[in-house]
Amino acid sequence: MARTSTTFDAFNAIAEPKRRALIEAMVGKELTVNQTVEIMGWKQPMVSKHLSVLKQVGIVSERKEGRYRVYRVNAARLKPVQEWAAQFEQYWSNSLDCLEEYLKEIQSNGTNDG
Amino acid sequence: MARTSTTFDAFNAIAEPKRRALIEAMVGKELTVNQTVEIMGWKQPMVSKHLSVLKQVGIVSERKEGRYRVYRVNAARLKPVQEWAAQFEQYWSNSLDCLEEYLKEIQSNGTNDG
DNA sequence: TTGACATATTCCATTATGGGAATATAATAT
DNA sequence: ATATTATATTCCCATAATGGAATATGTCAA
Repeated sequence: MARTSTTFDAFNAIAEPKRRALIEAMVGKELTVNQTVEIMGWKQPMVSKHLSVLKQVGIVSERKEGRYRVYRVNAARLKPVQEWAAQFEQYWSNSLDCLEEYLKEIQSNGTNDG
Repeated sequence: MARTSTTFDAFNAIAEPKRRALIEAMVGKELTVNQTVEIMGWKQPMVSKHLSVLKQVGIVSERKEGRYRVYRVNAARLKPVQEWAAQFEQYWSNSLDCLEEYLKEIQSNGTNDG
């Protein structure tokens, strides 16, 4: 078997750093492909390809406007990602990891404290 | 160029659904490889391989305990993912998308309302 | 109709994944 | 030393993604 397809879900689509950059740059706007090309400084086919992946997982949607295609970010599709990661929030500062860190810290603090 | 490596960052590591399942199952515990094999019902090499990827991006850490290896989730590594997705939270319900949806809804509501 | 512009798609090479099976390494017990 | 247990690594295969270049498609203007 090969790697999960980039178009399988939002998790896979946003794994690519360039696609995250694209999302960040586009969110809240309505942008033409060439406008995006301008903004990102990438080649047009590269922009189109990345947009295509994002479109397939619903992270962007596309509208025809004459000979232009207007893209816009559908941010709601990123909610599952946020929710998935957020479920571990309680462990961010409270984990066994932090116990270790804490113990180390106590030691060095003891040394520096007096 | 090929796809961004799975071990490049947390985003890429968690793109694989099985690795997300692994994280969900392991968080808050200290688990041996074979305990994980039990829990997940996967073959041992598969568990070891996925753990290896997660370890390389710091999502899990490993401790030698005799002939066992104890793994545990370092949830803090998922924080960047949550933060990245959360930055779009303001657009989840307020986007242009929703404007469209809203207009459609008004129309059908008008029809059903009277 | 022809040309210019906007965008998508195809072809290619490189790279690497995930699964399975087999095997290697490490540690313990006898 | 040897067998056993625990875990990691290697080899192979099928799949596919990325970037680049070239090209196809679609739309408007003259």
